[in-house]
Amino acid sequence: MIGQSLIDGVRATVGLAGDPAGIRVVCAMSGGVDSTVTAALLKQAGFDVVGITLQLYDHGEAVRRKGACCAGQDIHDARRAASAIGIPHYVLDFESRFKEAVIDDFVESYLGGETPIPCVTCNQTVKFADLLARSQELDAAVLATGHYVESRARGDGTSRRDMFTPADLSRDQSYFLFATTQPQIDYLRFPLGTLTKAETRAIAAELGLEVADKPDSQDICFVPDGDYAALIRKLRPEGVAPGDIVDLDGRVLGQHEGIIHYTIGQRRGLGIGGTEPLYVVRIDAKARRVIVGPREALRQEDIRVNGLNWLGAPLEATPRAVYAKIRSARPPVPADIRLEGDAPVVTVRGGEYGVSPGQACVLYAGEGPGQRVLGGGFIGRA
RNA sequence: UGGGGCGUCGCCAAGCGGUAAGGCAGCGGAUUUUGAUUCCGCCAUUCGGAGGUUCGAUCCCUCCCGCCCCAG
Repeated sequence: MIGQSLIDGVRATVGLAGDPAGIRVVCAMSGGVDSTVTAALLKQAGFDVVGITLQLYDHGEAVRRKGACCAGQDIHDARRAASAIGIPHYVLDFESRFKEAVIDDFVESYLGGETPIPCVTCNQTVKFADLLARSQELDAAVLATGHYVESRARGDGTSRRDMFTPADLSRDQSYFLFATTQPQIDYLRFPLGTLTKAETRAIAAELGLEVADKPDSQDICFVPDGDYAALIRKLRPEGVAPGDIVDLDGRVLGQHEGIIHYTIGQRRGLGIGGTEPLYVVRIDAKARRVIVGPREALRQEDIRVNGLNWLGAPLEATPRAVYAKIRSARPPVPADIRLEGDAPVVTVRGGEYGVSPGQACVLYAGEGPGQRVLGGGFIGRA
């Protein structure tokens, strides 16, 4: 399995000439299978690998929840893995930074009636800003992560690189990486982008890594039991209050225990029986109202995008045809992006259902594996 | 206290003599590096109450209770 072609492939993903032993690579290690295999492969390929794990929060040493990362047991796993692989390993305490950059933003976003993506915020700040800076301080040539996304040199004589959707579309993590800036992309490497998850696990097993069978992470990493609302309530008890659930005409259909429990497109948890299913169509944070309606009321074509990170050729006034993905587990759909003044607007020709402010609108050159990631932004209010 | 209609799971709603569809909500699971969506499973020994007819009633009859409508 770990033959010369795989090793060559890993070297290719790093894409730097010269003796690998003379090239320092920092590998972000979460304690999961993916990042562990990433580090192991880089080591096998002969690079001067340094493993770094970020301690992002701490629910007490007792936390051993399956699927978590970056605290307690996972840091322990990462340390053991680094030892097994034979690379130096450091744990950096980023708790306060993570709290202010990711958790606080997460809480405020929910209180404002939006649905945040903490994974994106984390990548934007802690991982690809702070950790990246540390890597450079350590004289690393590149920073590698275990994300399933491809990075390829542009091949135009510069050190510029582009991001592409990975070989294993079922594991595509580009949605969470849309905000990665060009300088960050140029410094980052994603050695798993050409592998499938099954291959990654097989490699882990072959190398005898203890994390080979460790469950995939899921849920919000800093919410120990999946009850994110409890966390918000704990941090901002005064911000959570009950309110009305109303229909499109303003008729009160029921009550809710706080808008933080809802996101656009959500069906469950409304507790309103009747004839047809109801979905959250809008959230009015000021009035603490959750507006619900039939599925068709979710349909939206124009999507305002905030904080656009555009990686493609400069946008002119004319609309540009792209593919847009407005939810992590939905395929990209044909769309146009245009500028209304300075404000980018993405128009989904076929309409999308469940366009939720705070979530990402990620743009691609096409659909399928190996498609260029053109960037994206946060979905704004309609 | 005249006439008509209705009362089936928390909600909507089939069944109208042969032994309780379905949807919504809820719960559980699968899927998911966010929140959702989606998918799968579970969810009324009982049909407003009490009698009666019948081999057998949610379906027929009687009375009672409760709604709704039209009249007064």
